[in-house]
Amino acid sequence: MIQRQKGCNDIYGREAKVWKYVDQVIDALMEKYNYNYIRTPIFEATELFHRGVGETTDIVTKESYDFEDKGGRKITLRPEGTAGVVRSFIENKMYGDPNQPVKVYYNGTMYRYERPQSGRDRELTQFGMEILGSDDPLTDAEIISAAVNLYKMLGLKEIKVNLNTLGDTESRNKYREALIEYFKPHIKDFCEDCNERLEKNPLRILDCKVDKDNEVLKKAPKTLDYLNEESRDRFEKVQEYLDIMQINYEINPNIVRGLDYYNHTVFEIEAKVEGFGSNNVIGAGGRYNGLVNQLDGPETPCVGFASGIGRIVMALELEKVKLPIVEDIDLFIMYVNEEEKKYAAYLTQELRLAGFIVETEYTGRGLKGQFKQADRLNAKFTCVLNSEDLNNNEVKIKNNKTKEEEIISLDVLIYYLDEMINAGSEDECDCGCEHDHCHCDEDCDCGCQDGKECTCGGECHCNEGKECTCGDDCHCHEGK
RNA sequence: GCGCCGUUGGUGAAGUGGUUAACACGCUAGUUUGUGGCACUAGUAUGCAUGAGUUCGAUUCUCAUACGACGCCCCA
Repeated sequence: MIQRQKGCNDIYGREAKVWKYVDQVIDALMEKYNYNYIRTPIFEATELFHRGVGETTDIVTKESYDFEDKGGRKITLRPEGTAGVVRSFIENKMYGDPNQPVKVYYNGTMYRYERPQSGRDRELTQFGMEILGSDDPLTDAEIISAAVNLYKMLGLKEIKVNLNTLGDTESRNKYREALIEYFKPHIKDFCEDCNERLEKNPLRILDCKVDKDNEVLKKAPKTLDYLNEESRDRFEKVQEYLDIMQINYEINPNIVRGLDYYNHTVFEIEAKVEGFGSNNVIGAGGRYNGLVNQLDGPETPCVGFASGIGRIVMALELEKVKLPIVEDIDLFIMYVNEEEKKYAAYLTQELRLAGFIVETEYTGRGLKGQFKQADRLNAKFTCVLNSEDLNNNEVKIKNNKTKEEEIISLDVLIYYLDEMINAGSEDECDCGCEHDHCHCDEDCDCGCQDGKECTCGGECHCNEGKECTCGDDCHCHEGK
C-alpha cells in the first residue's frame, strides 16, 4: 500500500468541516478589516528565501524543501508566507498603488523538512496577514488585535498574547552584544545548546528550556534596557493603542523571533489549553521594516502575523468549542421498487434545487437499512415513497424528532418543508451524550432566542453581559 | 539531524515461538416490531506495517526500512 508522505495529513470528515469553518471565519474577519486576499505560488526561487530569511539560519540550510526543476532552476517550496507576499509586492509594484498601506492576507500550505511532532507537520497550512507601507504603531496594534479577534470569533478563550520589542536595528545590535558580553563568563554553567547559541543567536538563550531557572539567566539584561528613545516611544505607543482596543497582552522580554529581518514589535500568541503539546504557539508575528528593501524593493515598513490552521483546529478541539457546523440533513428519501426509485431521483433533484439538503439510497439496502442510514445522517425528516401515495399525488413525511407523520400533497411539499425546517426548528440537544440520535429532553443551554445555533463556543453568555464573540449569525442581545 | 515509545480487522483492542488470532463496537442478512432505533440468530482478519535473519516452525525473538506518537534542536 502506498502511504502518505511523512508529516503530511489527509483532512476529511468532520475535521475537514472544522477547517472549512475556520477558513470562513478568517474570510469574514478579513473582510471587516479590509484586507485583500492574495495568492502567491507555493514554490519560489530558492534565492528568495535565502536572501529574505537568512543564509545561515537552520530554516534555510536544513529545513527547506529544495529541488532543481528540469530547466535547472533552483526551487524551494515556501516555508512561510511573508517572503512570497513581499516578492509579489515588489514585483507588482504595489508600493505605487495610491491606496496605501497595502493590506493583504493569505491562507495556504507551507512546507518544512522537519521531524514531525505534536503541532508540527511537514506540510502545514498557515493563514497570515501583512500591512506593507506604514510604520504607524497603530498598524502593529491592528495586526495584534485582528489576531486576537480571530481567535475570539472562533470561540477560543484560553489565549495569551506575549509582546516584546527588539527595537530598531541599532538597538538590537547593541543588545545582542551586551548579551554575549553578559553570558560569556557564565556560559560554562549552561547547557550544551546554549553554549552553541552564545555566538550564533544569543537571544535564544533567554528562551532556553533547560536553563530557564538559572539565576544568571533571570538577571540577564532585557531588550527594554537597550532601546533608544525612539524605539521606546514607539513600543509605548503600540501598547497604548492596544489598551484602547482592550486587547490583553503581557510584556515578555524573552520573546525573540529567530530571523534577522525582525525589528521593533514581536509577539506570540499561545493557546493555554490542557493537552496541548510543547508547541502551543498558535500564531506569531512582528514588524519587519528591512525586508522589502533587502529584496530589492523600496524602503517599506511592514508588520505581519501568521497562524497555523492545524494548531487552531487542535485548540478548538481541546477546548471543546462548539462550532456551527452542519452535520445533519433535511430529508432522507426511501424507496423499495424501481418505480419509486425513479420518483426518488426526481424528488431529490427538485428539493435540492429548492435549497434543501436531501439524500436518498444508493446501495440497495432494504427499508430497515435505509432507516438506519437516515439516522446516521441525522435526517430531520424522512419519507418512504409508496406507489399508492404517488398515484394520489401525495407523500408521507415523518418528522424524525417528533415522530409525527403527515401526508403532504406534492404540490405543497416544498412549502411544507420550508415551513418546518427553516421556521420551526428547535435548539440542538445539549445533553452531551454521544449517540447519533439522542432521545433526551434536555433543552439547549444556548442563550440565543431564535433557534439558530449560537457560535459563541459552548455556552452563550450574551445575556449576562459577557463579551460576545459571535459571528454573523448570532442574534443574541448584545447586538453585535 | 538526535532521543524515546509504538505499528494486530471498518473501529477500539486482547493475545501467543506451533494446527481454528479473544472480546466489544460497527456493518450485512434474517426473526420480531404496523416502516428503522430494542432484543435475538447468523456472517464478518488464509491475517498481525514492509523486508531480511534466527528457528523444524514467527504475528510473537533479532536487525533494517517505512510510517505514527511524543520530546530535543530549530521555529517561518
